[in-house]
Amino acid sequence: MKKEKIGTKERLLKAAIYLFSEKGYDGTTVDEIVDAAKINKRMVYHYFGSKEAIYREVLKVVFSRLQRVELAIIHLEDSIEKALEDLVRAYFNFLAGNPDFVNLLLWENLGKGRHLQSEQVLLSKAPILDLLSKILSEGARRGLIRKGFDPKHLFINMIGLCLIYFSNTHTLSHSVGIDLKSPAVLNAGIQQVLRLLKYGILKSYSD
Amino acid sequence: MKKEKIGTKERLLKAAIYLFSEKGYDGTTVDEIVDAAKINKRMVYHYFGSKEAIYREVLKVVFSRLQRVELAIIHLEDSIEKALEDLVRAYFNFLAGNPDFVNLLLWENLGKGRHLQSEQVLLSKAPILDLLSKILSEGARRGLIRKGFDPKHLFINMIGLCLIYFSNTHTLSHSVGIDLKSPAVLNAGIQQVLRLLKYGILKSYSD
Amino acid sequence: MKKEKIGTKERLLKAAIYLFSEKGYDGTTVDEIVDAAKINKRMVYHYFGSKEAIYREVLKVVFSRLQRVELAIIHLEDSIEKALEDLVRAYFNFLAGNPDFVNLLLWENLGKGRHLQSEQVLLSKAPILDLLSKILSEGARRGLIRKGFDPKHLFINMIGLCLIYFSNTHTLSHSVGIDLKSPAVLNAGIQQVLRLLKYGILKSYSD
Amino acid sequence: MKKEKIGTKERLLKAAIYLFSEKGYDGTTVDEIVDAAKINKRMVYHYFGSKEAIYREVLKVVFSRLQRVELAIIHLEDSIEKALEDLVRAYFNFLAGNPDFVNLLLWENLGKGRHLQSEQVLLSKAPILDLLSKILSEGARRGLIRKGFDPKHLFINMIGLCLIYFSNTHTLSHSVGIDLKSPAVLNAGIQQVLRLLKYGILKSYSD
DNA sequence: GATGAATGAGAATTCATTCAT
DNA sequence: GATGAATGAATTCTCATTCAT
Repeated sequence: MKKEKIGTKERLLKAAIYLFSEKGYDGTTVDEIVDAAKINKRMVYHYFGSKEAIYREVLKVVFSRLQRVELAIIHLEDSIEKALEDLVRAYFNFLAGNPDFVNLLLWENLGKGRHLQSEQVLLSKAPILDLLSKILSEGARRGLIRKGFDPKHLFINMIGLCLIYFSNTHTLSHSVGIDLKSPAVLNAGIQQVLRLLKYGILKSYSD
Repeated sequence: MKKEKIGTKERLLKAAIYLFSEKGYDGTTVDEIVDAAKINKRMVYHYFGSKEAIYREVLKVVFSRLQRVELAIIHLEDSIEKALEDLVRAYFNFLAGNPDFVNLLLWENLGKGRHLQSEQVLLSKAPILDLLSKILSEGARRGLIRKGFDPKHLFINMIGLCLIYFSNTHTLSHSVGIDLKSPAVLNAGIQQVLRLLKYGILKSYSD
Repeated sequence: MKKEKIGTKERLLKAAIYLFSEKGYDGTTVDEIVDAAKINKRMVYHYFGSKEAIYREVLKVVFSRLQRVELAIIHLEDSIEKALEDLVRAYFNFLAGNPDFVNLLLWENLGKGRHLQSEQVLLSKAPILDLLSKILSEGARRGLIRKGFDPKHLFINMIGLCLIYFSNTHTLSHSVGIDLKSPAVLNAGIQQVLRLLKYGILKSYSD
Repeated sequence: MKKEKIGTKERLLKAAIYLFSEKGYDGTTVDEIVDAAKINKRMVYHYFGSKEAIYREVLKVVFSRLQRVELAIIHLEDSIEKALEDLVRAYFNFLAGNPDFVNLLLWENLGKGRHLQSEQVLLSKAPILDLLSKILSEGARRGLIRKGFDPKHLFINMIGLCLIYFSNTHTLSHSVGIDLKSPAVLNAGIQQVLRLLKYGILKSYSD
């Protein structure tokens, strides 16, 4: 009895996630959303209140996915090398599997986070940052890692190395002449990113 | 005498560059552009023909700036290390000095390059790619650089490492807790990116 | 209960019929239509989709009226003379009673039928043409009608003789000095057209 | 020296005649006219003062052509039959050779002659009307023509019979299935119109 | 005479939102 | 909960006309 009503809201949300991630907030109309969800327009206002509100809900849902991934990686207590590798692979996998996330992240950055609410700053206090700090200090202490690497910047470096494969796909594929979305290219990308990171920060590494 | 008339078109273009880069194509109205340029709306159509056309002109102008930078770097025949360093610094400088470019690049990628015309794919055939190829093969031949690094991916790696400091400023600043736009942070970023790259690909490097 | 909602679309259509027939497609604005129908402008797009679409609907509705008239005449199996007379009277009556039709027909001819859709070529395969063919061949066989009259041209002749009283009212009234719209003039017109046609094609006729 | 300047005005007028006759007053823009004439827009206002004024000039020029034709026919003092024949042929020829006239006449009738000025009512007092009056009264007196035909309506009948071949070309060609603009069809049309008229009003006629 | 730039009013169309049922 | 009709403000674009040179 309540099943269908739940379904209605979720159909709306699903359609909204897709459309907002593809076309952004300004580029998406409420009509497109309700058409895609095959639901009466009024329902958007019934369930969410406004276009802005459904968009914020979209952000909340999609951004929260990252947390789950980050939390999933954290419990690793393996070797530094393995930790780095798992982390990079986790990012690549997550980004490859969540194009919605990538796009919404970019839209939000371009929009200067106008729609992000404090509750949604799920990106803040990234747990990964702590992990990296530990890896770096521990590794340095044990003489495994070069000194002088800052965990915050390393965090940024890693995100940059991974995200670029998904964020600028269109122009980069053109520039470089290969399809950044193909699994083969992505795999090669992972390999090279890992080599770069390992050789870059690990004191004695050779593959 | 004719100065002011020339100015009209350019005032429009300047306003359009700013607004389109800040708010994107859908988020910018023709009225905002003409208001900013203090010019009659009709003139947009007189000079450019349509909102789409002035946007394409904006892309052409802004994207062509990159070319000038890339060409400026190319003539380096210094050591590999110096070349890498110059390259990274050039990217950081360019991106820091051209936020319009960064934003428009991101908007276009999100929009799947719908507005990019073939003539504007100035991003294609990036000259830097050739430079990197030479550096890698030459360096490998002389035993200075590790084997197995692919120039295309290295190109992508470098762009990822640099661009991330400017493309996701908003969310990353939040996550990491430092202002990615501050000169100090950018400088530290450059240093770390350089260390990562040098240790990562150069066989015997130590700073 | 639902009456008024149905009425909205029809009020729009009615206003559109009047205005388009009076001022043509280019001469009529959507604002005029909605003002006349006392309805929000958005509704034109809700119900019809575009100005062009409501215009096509207008053509469909108005042109379909002719069909009903033509079908109504067809079942005559009277004398040739009576048939001709009924036909001419039917045309005069229809044209006099449907100035919308006359005008829209003229607008469309001037516009080279740009807006007419194939489905709307209700004017095609005029059933009257068949009737005339039968009258002429039958009449010729029975020696009642002069030979050599072509049904297609006779169709055109009759339309010309009737339509002129309604299509060029303005300039002709001026030229001739009588009001072509007055019932008296129209009646005299019918009489003379009938005499012309009967004496013209019937072998032995005298009134 | 003055040659070119005259040429400028006339190029404008020529372009205006074509465009106004094809697309009507509302459907034609000043820009289209100056583009077609390859002349600066300002010149329309220099030479004519307004769009309305150049349109009135167009009407004056095109409508005056009819007068010349009508005057040319008038001096015939041949047989009634010959006079009728010449008249019909003259109309067909004129209409066939002056599509501008036909269209503008129709546009004006639809527009209720809003743009026609008294000076331009060249159509008034049609000289042909006098000719027909004479033919009818003279013919009736000499027992050659049936009584009861009104010259004003005969004038209208003749115009209707001729004009229909040019005024509703588009829809009629469709309905009847023949191209009303082809010379062969027009010739057959003339023949049948003549037979209809001659048999219709002449007491003893046989071809 | 001739030109290109400039303008304000108005055109069609779209949008997020609300009302009546 | 659900629906389709309704709305007013805004958006892109066009038009006839005028100004400065």
